[in-house]
Amino acid sequence: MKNKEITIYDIAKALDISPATVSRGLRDHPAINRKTKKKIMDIAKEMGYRSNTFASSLRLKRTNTIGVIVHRLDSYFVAMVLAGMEKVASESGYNLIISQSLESMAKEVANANTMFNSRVDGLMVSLAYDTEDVSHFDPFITKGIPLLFFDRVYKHKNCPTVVIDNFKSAYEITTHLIKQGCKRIAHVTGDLKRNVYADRFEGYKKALEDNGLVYSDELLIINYLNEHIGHNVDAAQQLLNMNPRPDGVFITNDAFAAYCMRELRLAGVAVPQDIAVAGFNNDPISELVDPNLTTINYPSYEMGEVAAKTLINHLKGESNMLLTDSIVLKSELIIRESSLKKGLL
Amino acid sequence: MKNKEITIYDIAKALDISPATVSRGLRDHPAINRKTKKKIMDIAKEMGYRSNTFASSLRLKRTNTIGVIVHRLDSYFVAMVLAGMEKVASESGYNLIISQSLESMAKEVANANTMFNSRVDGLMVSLAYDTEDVSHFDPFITKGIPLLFFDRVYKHKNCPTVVIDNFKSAYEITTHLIKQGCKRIAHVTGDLKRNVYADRFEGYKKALEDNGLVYSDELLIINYLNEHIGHNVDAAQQLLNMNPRPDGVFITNDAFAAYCMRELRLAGVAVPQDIAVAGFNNDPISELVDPNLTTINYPSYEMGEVAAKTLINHLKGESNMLLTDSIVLKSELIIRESSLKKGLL
DNA sequence: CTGTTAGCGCGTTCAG
DNA sequence: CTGAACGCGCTAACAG
Repeated sequence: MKNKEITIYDIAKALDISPATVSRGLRDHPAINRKTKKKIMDIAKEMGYRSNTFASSLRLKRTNTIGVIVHRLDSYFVAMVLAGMEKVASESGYNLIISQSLESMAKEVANANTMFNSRVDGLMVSLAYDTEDVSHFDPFITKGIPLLFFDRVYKHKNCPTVVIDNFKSAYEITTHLIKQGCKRIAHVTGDLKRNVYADRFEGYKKALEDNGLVYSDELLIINYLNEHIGHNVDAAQQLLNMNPRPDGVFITNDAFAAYCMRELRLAGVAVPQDIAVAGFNNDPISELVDPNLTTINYPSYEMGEVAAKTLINHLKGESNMLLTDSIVLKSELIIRESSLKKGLL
Repeated sequence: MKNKEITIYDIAKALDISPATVSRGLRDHPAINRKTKKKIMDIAKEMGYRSNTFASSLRLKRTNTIGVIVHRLDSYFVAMVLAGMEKVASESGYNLIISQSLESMAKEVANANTMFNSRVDGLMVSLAYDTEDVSHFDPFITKGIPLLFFDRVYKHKNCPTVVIDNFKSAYEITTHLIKQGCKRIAHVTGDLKRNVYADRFEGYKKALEDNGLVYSDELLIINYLNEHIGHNVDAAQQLLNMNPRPDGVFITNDAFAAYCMRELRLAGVAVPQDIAVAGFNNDPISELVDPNLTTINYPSYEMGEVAAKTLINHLKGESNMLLTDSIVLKSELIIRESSLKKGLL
């Protein structure tokens, strides 16, 4: 039934040459006669030969596979990053093994182990919501397997990171809210253990400070920012319960912000008149809700491309030097209706 | 620097037993003494042993890896399906190799070949937009590698499929529009080569027919349905140009429908009063736009789970019989404001 | 330009 | 219950 897998030996026998020659011919080795090569290629196709990756991997001690660990697959941002990575990886002949931590450190640890055992040639990671330490990645460092963090990064020794300037972005968007006349701006964000949220929080506070506004902890709402579970209702409720009620809010996730806007509206609050709203990511949803959401354009697809390129360059030995580099991609403020208390520009 | 990879031989030497025993011990073989097993496990951990997947794969002729080919990663629907697949796969000890066809048959063929050469144990596919024939999957059939189609399927011999009842869903949502008083309902959908679009088209037509409405080709708009490129403007324009203008439209993608609604509004058309709109998928966006979008709930996460379970069961030999089965998941109409010409229920 | 040889690490007969 | 020996398919010396 399942016809036998054919090997270089079968080809060698058929052509009455040595397996080594076949191996070389198949891999387009320069030191092989054109004609021999052609013969090998032809008969290989004819016989339905396919190279055996394991045998090759076993020999070469590499897999041409890159691992990716993300927090969730069902997020626009993540999907875009992966799309970028997949493009670059496949262009360079690498496969991607993707797994999701589901925002849990325990699962992230398990994923890391699986990746390690799968002997990926390199690993790209965006940390889970609650990851406390990153010792589960130590085996990679120890074994010299390139490890790269993106988005939710950790300054691990010898690990490149790909990020945006979260501080600056938050500073800009908060400043924008202030210029629109907001005096009391709340901040809805994720766990401050994650750089992305911590940096944005700092940028937000700095903007307040630079503009003579006072920050107090009651303005801060920490939330899972997961649009699929209904935390959004909680967050919106917290906003509404603040006393005095804020006149602006900076929410570090567009989809979540969109849900919050809906709750606010249901509670009779006008956006942006009563509360101006700003999001983060430039998720397509930001353009589709009414009012359109002011946000930060996060170059997610590009981040995937850059991360993959960086890792692959390193794998190919084309750049051993940029190991500890931090690559910062350009993000930018996008002003839309949800924050325009003063009307259109 | 990179400390040497340790093997069963190293463990064997350290314990002064044979590699065979170590191999068995590690795999919890019944015919090995408890104590020996324990010793092996302990020292393996201590020495930082990790099993070599290739050597094992080379020997066993399987990879514990499942391939997935999707049209795009950057789609809510796809992300949800993958999330479901990843969960099931990782629970069963399988890795997922994911690649995207970017809606191009050429890329899909390349992806299929890569998967084939990577020797995935099974493959799950949702076809690209323009795939004409599926002969690029023949090698899998020939070699007896389980192949499964989901969503955008093809009735290939011996391939299970996982789908929803697209005909019925379309019939229901169209009927709903008609009940709301729509007399002239347009249909925006994808390439009719794909079952999902063809079936929905048929369901739509049947609903018209059953309710005494006439279908004509000018009501049909074929579009890539890709929200990231701007085809939406074209589609909306075509809707507006129809003469007489339709009073309802069934668009087979929520995100795309949301974009179209925006264009319609910009053109001064009221939804649902002038044109009632219905989408498809129950993308979160459908709840966030104003008016909320009437849609069909597509159990995407569940589809991922079911597809992966089906394939894995088959791989484990627990069910050779369901090969040609077609699994139909339950979808359901969700009525929201965008179609309620008659006001709230 | 081509062939010979050897070994990557594991699992599995077959013998004890 | 354990060990010896072989081979999965490929590639990299080393020789010619």
